[in-house]
Amino acid sequence: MDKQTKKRLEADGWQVGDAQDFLGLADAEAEFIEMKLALAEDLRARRLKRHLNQTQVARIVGSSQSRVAKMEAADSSVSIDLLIRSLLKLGAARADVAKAVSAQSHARAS
Amino acid sequence: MDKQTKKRLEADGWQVGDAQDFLGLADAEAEFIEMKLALAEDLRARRLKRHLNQTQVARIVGSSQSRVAKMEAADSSVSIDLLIRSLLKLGAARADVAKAVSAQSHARAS
DNA sequence: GTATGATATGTCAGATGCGACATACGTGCC
DNA sequence: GGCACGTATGTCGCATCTGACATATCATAC
Repeated sequence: MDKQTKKRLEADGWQVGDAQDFLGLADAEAEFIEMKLALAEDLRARRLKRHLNQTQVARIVGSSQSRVAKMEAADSSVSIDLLIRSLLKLGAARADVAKAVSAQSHARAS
Repeated sequence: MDKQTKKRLEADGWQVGDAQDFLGLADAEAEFIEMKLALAEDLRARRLKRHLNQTQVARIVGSSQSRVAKMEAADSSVSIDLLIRSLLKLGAARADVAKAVSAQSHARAS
């Protein structure tokens, strides 16, 4: 980062001295999406393991088939909140969620 | 659970045979709140470790001091989405988030 | 073919979450 | 006392998320 840029950013109130923050803004979002994908995959895996269809899962978690489909697809309209709540309602423990959170998703890169 | 109840629930579409789901509905919410508390604590710990105040964190994560305060208090108006996004923007890795997710919160029981 | 079941996609009204602002509370210093 | 700083709490208008519904797509069986 050149001094000019640094100066401007500082004027805007950025903590430029603490490099990680600035460099991480884009990465943070990428990591977030990766997490979402991993959780979505875990949800589907859990469902399949128990031989349930999306409609049955919808009943269990208190939602609808279409939303379950969107959850599994990590649709942009689905929050991590909803994914985690659903996993927990399917019987996942906190440790299971943690595992999914740090897991590498198997989805192909975009 | 007596047979009468079981029958009624099945008629309503519940997967009663799979006990965990039904019994876990309340627990799931409790676990969810515990997770939120743990993430909130981690956020505060990260901030303090770097000797930042809430206003500075607000700038970094793109929010306001009041919302950061609410995040750290695990206020009901803040989502896990926001907590995780904020942690990532503060430089936490996915593994760090996972650790927090499974960590026991130090908050006193209600 | 077409019927049946499962999954995906699009849309919408109502619910929830968000940043921002004002303001209250607390603590230390003068 | 007052002032400065940090944190907490309440509220609000706007944005995003959610369950529900309709409908599409895709298999598999007959």
